[in-house]
Amino acid sequence: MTEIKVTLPDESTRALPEGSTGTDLAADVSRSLAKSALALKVNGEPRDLNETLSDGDSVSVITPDTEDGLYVLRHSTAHVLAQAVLSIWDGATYAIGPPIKDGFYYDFELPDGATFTEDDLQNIEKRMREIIKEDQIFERYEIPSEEALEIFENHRFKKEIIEKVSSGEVDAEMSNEASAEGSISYYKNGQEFVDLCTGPHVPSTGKLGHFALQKVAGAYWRGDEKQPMLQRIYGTAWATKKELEDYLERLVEAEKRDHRRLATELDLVSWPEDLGPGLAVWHPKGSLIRKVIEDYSRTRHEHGGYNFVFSPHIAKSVLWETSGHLDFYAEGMYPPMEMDGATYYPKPMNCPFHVMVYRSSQRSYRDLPTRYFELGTVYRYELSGAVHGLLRSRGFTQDDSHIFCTREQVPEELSSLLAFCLSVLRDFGFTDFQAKLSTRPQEKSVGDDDLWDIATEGLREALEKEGLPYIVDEGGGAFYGPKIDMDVNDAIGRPWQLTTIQLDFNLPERFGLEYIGTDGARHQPVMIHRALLGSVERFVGVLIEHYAGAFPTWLSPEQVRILPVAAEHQSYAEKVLEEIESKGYRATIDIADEPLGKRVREGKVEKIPHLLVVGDEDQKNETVADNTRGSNEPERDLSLKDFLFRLDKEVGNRV
RNA sequence: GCCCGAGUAGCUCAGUUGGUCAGAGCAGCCGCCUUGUAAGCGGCAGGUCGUCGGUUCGAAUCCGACCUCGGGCUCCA
Repeated sequence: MTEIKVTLPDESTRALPEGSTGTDLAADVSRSLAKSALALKVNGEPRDLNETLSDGDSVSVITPDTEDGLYVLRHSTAHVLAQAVLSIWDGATYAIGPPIKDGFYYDFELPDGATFTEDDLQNIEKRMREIIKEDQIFERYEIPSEEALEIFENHRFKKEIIEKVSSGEVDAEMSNEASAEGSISYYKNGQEFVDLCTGPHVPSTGKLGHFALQKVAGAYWRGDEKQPMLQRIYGTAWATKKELEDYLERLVEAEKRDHRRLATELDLVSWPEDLGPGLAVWHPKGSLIRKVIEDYSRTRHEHGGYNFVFSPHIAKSVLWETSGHLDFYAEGMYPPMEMDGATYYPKPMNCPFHVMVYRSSQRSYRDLPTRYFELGTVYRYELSGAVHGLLRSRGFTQDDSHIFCTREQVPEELSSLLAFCLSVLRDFGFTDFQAKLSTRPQEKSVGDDDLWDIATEGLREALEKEGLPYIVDEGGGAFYGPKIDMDVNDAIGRPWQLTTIQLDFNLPERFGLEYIGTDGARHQPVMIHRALLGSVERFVGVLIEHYAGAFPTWLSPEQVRILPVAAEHQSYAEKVLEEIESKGYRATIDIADEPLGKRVREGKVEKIPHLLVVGDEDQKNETVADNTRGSNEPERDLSLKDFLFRLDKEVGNRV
C-alpha cells in the first residue's frame, strides 16, 4: 500500500495510507483528537475533516478550543438556524449567515413581509435542537453556477450571490458564502437543506449544541440602506456548556454596568424628553466628576506645552465652505440659521476655529510646533437610531487639540503626542490599549507622496516605540491624511474607541496656512488633529461602565460620608468633616435620623469610597470606623490622622 | 433615517379575554423611634396610564399617526 506523509503543526511528520482523510489523521493521532476534531487546515486553507489528504500536505486539525474551531462551530450553527427557519416557514428565503464575534447571525426574508417574534425564536431553537439530535452529515458539493442557479431558483438572495461570485465581484461579506474558481460550492445536510458555502463545516450536526438564539433585528441586504430590510436572527455558540453559560453571565455583567442605568441611579445625568434625542443635562454629581476630569485634562495640557484657546459655537457658512465641511460633512451638521443676511452653522468640529487662531498673525518656524487646546463643544446631527446615552450624543465636548508643525517635526511630534495620550489614559485607570493605523486611500487623496510617507511612518514609529499592539487598515485613512485610532479595553475586556490622532494635509492648503522658514521663504505647516479622551461626555460614560459606577476616590463626587451613630455624635462628626474638607476632599454628613444600618446600606448602594461611622468611642479617642467600599468589614478605631493619610495616598495614586 | 420591540407616580415594576384596574416597593413629605455597621414603625401626598386622533355604551387595554427609549442596520467622538 502506498503511503503519504503529512506534516503536523509541531513540524513532525506522520505517514498514512494513501486516500486517508482528516478524520483518519485525527484518529491516528489520538482518540481525544478524533473526538474533538471539527475541521482541518491544509496548507493554511480551511478544509472539511473528511477531505482526502495528499502527500506533503501540511495539516492541522481544527478543534473547538481555538478561534478557528469556534468559527466553524458558529458557522455550522448558523446553517442549522437557516435550516430550521426554512423548514418552519413555507416561502421563507435566506440571505447570508456568517459567524461573528461570540456567535453568528442569519438574515431572512419571510413571506408577505412577516417578522419573527420572541415566541418564534423558541420554536426555531427547538427545531434546531431536533436537527442537532439527528446528527445530520454535512456534505460538500461543487457545481457549475448554472446548476446552482437552478437549485436556488426560489431564493433571490442566493441567486444574487451566485451571480456575483461567478462574475468575480465578491465582497468581503459574501466571501464565505460561495467559492469562486469557476464553480459554486454548497453544503447539504438532512433530507433537503442546502446552502451556499465555502465551508468548512463540522462533520455532522451532532457536533453542535451549546448555543442560544438571542434576538431579532432588522438588517439591510448587503448592508446597504437602499436595499430591502431583512430579518436578522442573532445567536451565540460555544464549544462547551460552561463557555456558553460564562458568556451569558458576561452579558448580565455588562448589563449591570450600563452607564445609562448607573447614571440615573447615581444621579449623574438625565435625558429629559423636552431637550430632544442625544441631549443630556448634567446633575451636580455628574458635573463634579466631569469637572475633575476636565480640570485634570487642563492641568496636563498646561504642563504638556499646549496653549489654551476658545471658540464660539456657530460660524458663518463661509468658514465651512473654506474648510470643506459643507462639501463632505454636510449631512452631519445641524441645519443653518439665517441672521442679518448671513447664514450660520453650529459647529460640528473645532478645527476651522483653531486654524483662524493660527492664521491671525504671521508665523515663524520658531513658533512651531504650536499646540492649541480647547474643550470644545460641537453639535452633530446623528441619525436618531444611532443616538446612545452619553456614548453617542448630538452635542458633546471634545478635548480637542490642533498641532501645527513643520514636516520635519512630524515624527518627533507624533511620538511625544502618543506618549502624552497614553500617559493621560493610564491615569484614568486604563492599561490595555490597541490601535489601528489607517494608511493612504487608493483613490483620490491630497498631499505629496513624501508627506504621506513621513506621516505614516511617523505614526508607525510612535506605535512601535510605545510597544502598542496595532493593526493596519491599508487604504483606510481619510483623503487628507493617515491616522491612528486607539481603543482602550475596559475592566471586562470591551473595547472603546477614545483617542484619534489624525494628520491633515488638506486644511492648511484650503486656508492657505504658512510659516516663514529659516530660508526666509513661506512654507505650509502640517496640521495634526487630536482628540484624547475623545468626547468628555462619552469618556464619562466609558468610565461609568469601566468602573461599574464605583469611581476611584479621586473621581468620586462624594469621597467620604460621615455617619454619626446617634444625634449626640453630630458635633464630633462636624469636626471630622471640617478636617477632611480642610484637606480639600469632598465629604458630607448623613445625620442620625435613620438607623445606622440603613444609612450604611444607602452609602454602599451609592458606592461612596469611605463611610466613616463615628460614635462614643471615636469621640473620646479621635478615631473613626472606616467602611471602605468593596469591603464588608468595617475597620474600627482608626485614628483620624491615619485615615487622612490613607485618603492622601489613595487620591494621590488615583486609585 | 430603516426594521423589530417598548412607553403606567421621581425610580423599578404589577395591571388576565376592553367593564370599581389606576396598584406595589423604593424615593419624597409628616409623625414616632435615638440608633455601632447593607432596608425600624406608622401616616400622607403623588399618575389625563408618552401625545393626538379613531373604534366602542365604555379604552391603560383594540386601531392609526406622531414623539421618546431599547436592540439591530447604516453611520460615528
